[in-house]
Order: sequence, then structure tokens, then C-alpha cells
Amino acid sequence: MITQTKGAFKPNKTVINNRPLICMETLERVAPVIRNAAHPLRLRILDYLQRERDPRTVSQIVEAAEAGQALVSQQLRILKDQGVLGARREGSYVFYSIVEPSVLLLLECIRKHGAQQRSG
Amino acid sequence: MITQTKGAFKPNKTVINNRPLICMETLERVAPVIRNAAHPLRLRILDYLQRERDPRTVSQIVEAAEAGQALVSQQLRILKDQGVLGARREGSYVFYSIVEPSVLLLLECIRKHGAQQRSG
DNA sequence: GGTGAATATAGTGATATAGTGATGTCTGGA
DNA sequence: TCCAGACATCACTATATCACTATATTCACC
Repeated sequence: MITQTKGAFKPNKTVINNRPLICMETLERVAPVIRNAAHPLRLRILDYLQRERDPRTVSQIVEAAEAGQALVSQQLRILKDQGVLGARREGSYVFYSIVEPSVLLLLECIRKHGAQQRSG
Repeated sequence: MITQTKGAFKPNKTVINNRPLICMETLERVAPVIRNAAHPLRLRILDYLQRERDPRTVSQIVEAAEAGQALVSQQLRILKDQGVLGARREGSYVFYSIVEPSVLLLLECIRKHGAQQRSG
């Protein structure tokens, strides 16, 4: 229901509520992180790394992701640049692991709500 | 710690864990929704609409978002096309409201974790 | 030093997205 | 019927992203 005033409806211009809006600075900082994670292949990589719990090599990730090596390597770099993943070299292998667990909430959310088909 | 085998380390190729990975079909369906929401202005719009609880007009949203009318209108359309927002015309006003609350988890997550500065 | 496996990067064309200004459409009222 | 306000869409430029191929780097081992 809309708060009708008189004959001609005029919506309130300035409604000040209790809770303040999240500041744009925060949104601008966080949005690209989420946006970058919200990519099928990168989500798959995160899902895999979370499931395995221990760090995994690029080859293992490539196999799990069922994608080309170069492509996976690029995605790993993106996630690393965002601070989501960490990498550690061990011999000729590079082990990746999740160092910023906040993004895992995305996966949790997808597991809960993602299975449902969209109504529209 | 890595499960070392012998002198030459060779990581397991096929580790089958309990929990299956989220299927790519789901990821491909959900990713664009998250990706579209993960935009500063759109997050601001969602934050505003969630705070106000009742539907708000485009003008109100434009004012709250502190952005141009055309730009806001485009974002509203994107969010509507994704099934996140619903719109209802009343006279010359169009009221937008959130009809797909799943995305609000994003905002919740940002409020919890977004304030912290990234370490790197 | 040479070789091969593991990983990273460069380069590229196709496509998507952001934001802006101008214009179109709808609606209510004089 | 004309006007003004609310909203949507168009046209356009700039920029970002995607996924691919080819090539480079790094390391272990001989």
C-alpha cells in the first residue's frame, strides 16, 4: 500500500529511515570481487577448492574444471589478483587455495537457492 | 601438508569426495544473476529498496542512487529482466520492488564482510 | 646445457557492458 | 488537444571481458 496524500499522489521525496545505505565506496570496492567470482568456471574452481579443503595444483583444477589449461590459468590469476586465492609453488607444481573465505558465501547461497528454477 | 608418495611428487589425479560439485548447468544459470547484481549502482538500488521495504518510484530511486535517470532506468530494467525486481504502474509512476529475495543475501554478506579492508 | 612436464603470459577477435545525451511513450491535468 | 512530468528506450563511444592459440617461463631430472 502506498501512503496516499490527497487527490493527486505525490510520493515522499526524502524519507529518512533508521538504517543507512551501504556507502558507495564499499559497494564499488566489493562489487568487482563478487562480479569476478560470479563466472561459471571460476565458481566451479572455488567450489572444487572448497570441497577438497587442501590446496590443489593447476593440473588438478584443470581436470576438475574440464576446461583448457590456459583458460583455467587465467581464471586462477584473476581470482588471485582479487585476493580470493593464494598460490604456493612446490617444485614444478603450483598449489592454489582459498584465502578469502567470504566468497564461499556465494557458493553456499547457490547451493541453497540455485537449484530452484527461476519462475519467470 | 601434501600427501607425498615417493621421491618424485605426483598429485592424485582423481580424488572422489563425498559432496559433488555444483553442476555447471546451475552455475551457468546463476552466475549471470549474481554478476548482474554485483554492480555498485544496482547494489545501491537493491539496498535502498530493501531498506524502504515498500515499493518505490523511479524518481525516488534516482534520488537515492544519485545517478542519472536514464542510467537508473536501465539498471532497473536489467534487474527486472533477471527476475530480481518487479514493477507496477500506478498513474504516471512506476513502483519497483524486490520480488526475488535471494539476492539480498549479497547485501547481507557485504554488510558483514564488506566493511573490512582487503589485506592485500 | 637439453628435455619434457607444469604453469603463465601474450596476442587476438568476438562479444558484452557502462554511461551519456537525445528522443520516445505514457499519463494526468488545464 | 496541448503540455509537463515520469519513465523507457535508442544511439553511440569507450572500455571490459571471454575464450582461444601460440608462445614463454619455470622447474626437475638426466
